Amino acid sequence: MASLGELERTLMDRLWAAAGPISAPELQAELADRGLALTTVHTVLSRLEQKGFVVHDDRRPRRFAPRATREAHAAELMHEVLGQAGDRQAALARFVGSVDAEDAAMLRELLGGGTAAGPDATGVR
Amino acid sequence: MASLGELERTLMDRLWAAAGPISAPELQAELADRGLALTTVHTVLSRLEQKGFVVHDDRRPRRFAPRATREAHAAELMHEVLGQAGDRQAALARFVGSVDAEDAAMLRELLGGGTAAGPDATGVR
DNA sequence: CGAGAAGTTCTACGAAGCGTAGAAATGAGT
DNA sequence: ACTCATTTCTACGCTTCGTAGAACTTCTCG
Repeated sequence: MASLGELERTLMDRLWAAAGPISAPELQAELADRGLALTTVHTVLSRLEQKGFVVHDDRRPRRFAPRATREAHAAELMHEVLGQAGDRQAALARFVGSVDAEDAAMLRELLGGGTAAGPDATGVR
Repeated sequence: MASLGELERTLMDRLWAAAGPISAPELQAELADRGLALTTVHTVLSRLEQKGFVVHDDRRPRRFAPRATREAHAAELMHEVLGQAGDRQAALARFVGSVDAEDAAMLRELLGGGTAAGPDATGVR
């Protein structure tokens, strides 16, 4: 489970927060408070790309974008984690047992009634 | 979120698989296939302890045990991950949207109808 | 009790990952 | 073609992790 470093996570956050694909210089500008060199931004971006977290187009000022939405990424991670738990039921039990009421309500609603099985039945995009 | 290395994870797996607290020499024996020196086992155990994943008693042949069950640990991680997702609802939606039917069923059962989690969800967490 | 064995802690080193960036190469516009 | 913005290549120091030797502590048996 390729994990992210601190700067890497920061960049991902910016990419997720951005409306659409953005260029390295734009990212550098947004992270001005950290006073990073443009090359640093590039290095981190290419590492994130290697890890499969971002993609970029081929137009000139390369635009970078997250491969998945922040939420999809979170969901993926949750699955990975769940997969490592030995007893899925027990893990799920603890999980739902400790979410707050609001989250629990959301879950109930999302699970609706039916025996839904289809992969990715959520229209979220 | 202190993450685990490969050996660290292996040790945790053994500790979780063990019936109860076990000593370093016992662990070494169980991991005989890796041919680790006893001191290596000790080093890793103390690092795991520093990270808060294991605890040990004060009797002589120190016995080490996981701080939490494997499932509790997984649930904790799931919470952490969920916490980093911007839109919890969207993240949960993707999550439940991609679990298999069996897991979904478990979740439904675990969530039971009961909205008994305290009305005023004052996000105590 | 005293010596040797068993166990524990201290210290260290090499490899890999990450933050950081200079230097070199490439492409775009005039 | 020349210059400037952008991108890629290369590198270095720091931290983490796998690995373990050395030193110290605590039993245990005679």
